[in-house]
Amino acid sequence: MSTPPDQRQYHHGDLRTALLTAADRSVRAHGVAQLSLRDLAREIGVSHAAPRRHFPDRQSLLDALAENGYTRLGERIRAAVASGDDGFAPRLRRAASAFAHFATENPALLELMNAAKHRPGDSPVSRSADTAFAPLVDLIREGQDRHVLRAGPFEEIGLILYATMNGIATLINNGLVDATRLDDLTAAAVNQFLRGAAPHG
Amino acid sequence: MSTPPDQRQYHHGDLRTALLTAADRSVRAHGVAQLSLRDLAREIGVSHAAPRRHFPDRQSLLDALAENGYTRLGERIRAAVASGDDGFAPRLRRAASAFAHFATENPALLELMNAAKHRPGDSPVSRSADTAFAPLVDLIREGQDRHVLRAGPFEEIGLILYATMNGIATLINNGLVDATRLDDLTAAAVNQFLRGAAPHG
DNA sequence: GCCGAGATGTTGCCATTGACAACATAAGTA
DNA sequence: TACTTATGTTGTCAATGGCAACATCTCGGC
Repeated sequence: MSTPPDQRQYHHGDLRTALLTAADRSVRAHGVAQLSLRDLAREIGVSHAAPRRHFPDRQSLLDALAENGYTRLGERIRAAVASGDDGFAPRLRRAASAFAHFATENPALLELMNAAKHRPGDSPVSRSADTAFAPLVDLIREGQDRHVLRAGPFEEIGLILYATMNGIATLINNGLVDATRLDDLTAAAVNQFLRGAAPHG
Repeated sequence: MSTPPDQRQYHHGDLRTALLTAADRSVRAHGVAQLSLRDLAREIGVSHAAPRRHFPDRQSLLDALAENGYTRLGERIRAAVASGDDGFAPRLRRAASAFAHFATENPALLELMNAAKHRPGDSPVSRSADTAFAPLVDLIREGQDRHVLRAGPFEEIGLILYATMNGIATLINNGLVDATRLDDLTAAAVNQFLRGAAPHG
């Protein structure tokens, strides 16, 4: 009844997912530039043109990866923030740390997320990016509500924090800064963010 | 005596420079991914294999561009800092602004500078990167000396500021943030950097 | 002046790639 | 069952990066 185990079926079943999985692994191992659609097809065992049914071109595969990345990043930040009912500062630190580790554990993905040419207005990618921003912005707003942060444009402030963490991860991922400094830099960035570099009044 | 003006000479004269110039323009116009060595060769009017004499492979051309970028960025920051003998804060603002504008005027170059896989230890690229960091770190140290900044690990602090500006530029270059917000975000980032987000005292 | 070596360019070739078109097969549905 | 759509396949093309073999220029030592 059932097809012989090692006989290739005409239809793969879930090629799209298989492609994304294989692409993620390939990109992780060899970098974005090396990713080849034909390679993926070979690895999965389908013809070289099969991926085209799911991703019209190379970039759309990369976009899907990036989108997925933003989603996972958002979840991770959310989880970090929610993983304890302690004070504001510890939660902020956990959020920053979550970002930092996600970004350095997935260097190629971060590159993809940053490089995905986000069209004006809303593409799926930039919408998922907003989803990743959100928990950070929410956290800032909460800090302001609790008067642990000065009042101010929370979206802008969240953006700056996000940018800082993104920048740190970029420096580390490209070897401009030693990876062992990740946690120190993250902690220092959060401190900097909270109390500033100038001496107090 | 002299060669007829429109007769192609066997030797170009300064192919390396011509390649870098053409590559810069191409990358600026069509992005890094689209850059083709053969295209450059055609545009310059040499054979498709000529570039190989100056850049063994595509990546080394890109590395050279990145290196050049770091050099120019460093100069620009240095100039901004030196362009007035006023107080520390204004100079810091000018430095940040210089970075911001350089990075958003040269999006592809920034991508290149960030993506140039910096080898462990010192490649030409990472050495030129250090040269771009230097004026920022010097400025921080000066601020500390003048007690306008709290004492602290100036290299780390400079790195964090650099990361922040880098991150902001990345967000804007990829359309995640509207380009018109550049100056506001830069100013806000510097403020954040100086006085922090938390209420004083 | 000459000549030989190294630098710089050229031609020809190859495997790989992304993209496309035409065709084949499976799956779902009226 | 017959029609329609989704999903794969084969074949082809132009372009690319990289390599090897060959051509030409430049320059320094003699």
